[in-house]
Amino acid sequence: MSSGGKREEGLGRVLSIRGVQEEDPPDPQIMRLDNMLLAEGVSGPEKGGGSAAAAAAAAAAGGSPTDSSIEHSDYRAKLAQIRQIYHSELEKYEQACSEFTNHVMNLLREQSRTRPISPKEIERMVAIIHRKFSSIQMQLKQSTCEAVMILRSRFLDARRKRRNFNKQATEVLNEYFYSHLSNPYPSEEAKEELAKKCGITVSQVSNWFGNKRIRYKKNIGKFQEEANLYAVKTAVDAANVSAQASQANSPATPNSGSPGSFTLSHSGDSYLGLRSLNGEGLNIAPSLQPQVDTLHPATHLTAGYEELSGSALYTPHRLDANSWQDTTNTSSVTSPPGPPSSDHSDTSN
DNA sequence: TAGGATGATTCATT
DNA sequence: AATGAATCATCCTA
Repeated sequence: MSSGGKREEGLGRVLSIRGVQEEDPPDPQIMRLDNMLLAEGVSGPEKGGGSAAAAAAAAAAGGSPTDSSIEHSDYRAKLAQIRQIYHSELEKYEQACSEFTNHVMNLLREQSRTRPISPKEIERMVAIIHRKFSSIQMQLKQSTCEAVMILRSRFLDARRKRRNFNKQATEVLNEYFYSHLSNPYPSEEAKEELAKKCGITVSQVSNWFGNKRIRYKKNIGKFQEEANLYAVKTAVDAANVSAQASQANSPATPNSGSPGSFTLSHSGDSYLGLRSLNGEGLNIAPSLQPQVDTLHPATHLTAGYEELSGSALYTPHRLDANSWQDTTNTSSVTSPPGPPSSDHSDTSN
């Protein structure tokens, strides 16, 4: 009913606008848009290849192809949305176009009863209609492109924005850091492994270690607690591992994983276990035993545990002990960490 | 809301 | 190219 009127109005408008752009069937602009949509995975093959294309596009946008795709899911979801809208709109336009063409044809047919209408005229009419609809399509494509661009820029912005790593990730990183305190320079392999474990990129791992080293060095005192914590953790893990390895049948290993509130008592236990494990000499509990040069214990510990924990995956590169932090004075802490004399930690010989 | 924590970026150095 | 150091920008918590 009313649709008919609307359509006719539409025709009038469309016809009247004609002349703004002359006919250029190949149309460089529309080709450009098509290419872009294709490249973005919007107009390409359906779902299957879409994600791949999107991922490729995202990777390209990110610059380095090694970027993780952990947060791409969001981007992909939005892109899929755009794509869906695009397709449904496109379909609508196509349908409308053919409907309208039919409509016009019918009108012309009707008119042909009262006046002669040459086939050429019909052809021209159809061509005009198609051109108009294709210009509408171009608008659709253009706005879709814009939407993709906006999405992408927002996506990039979001990437630029800082978001804290999740707890588990920082735990993994810290574990590595403190268990390699004598040489906290993960190899490329180790970085990749860490990245995978943490769900972050390799460069994020590098950033993290860069920041960590510098900040640790700047204020060792502040990190003491943390260091001890992770030392203990590593120790516990190691103990568990060896326990499992050596005596594979003690079902009484209840408390390994829970970082609950009472870690202290647990850790106390594990100290003992460790002690017996390691023979002795492990002078843990700096946190329990107030101070003095609590600086070294951490290094000591971790260095000692390093072999204990024997983290198969990570192999230290440099063996030159604690050289990484003595370039400048590690001041700002109560007690200067000076004496390299007795503790040479590392022991990775 | 201030100040610390933290991830990212930039620039110099090796 | 990897790292250190400084700095920026944002997040988070008291």
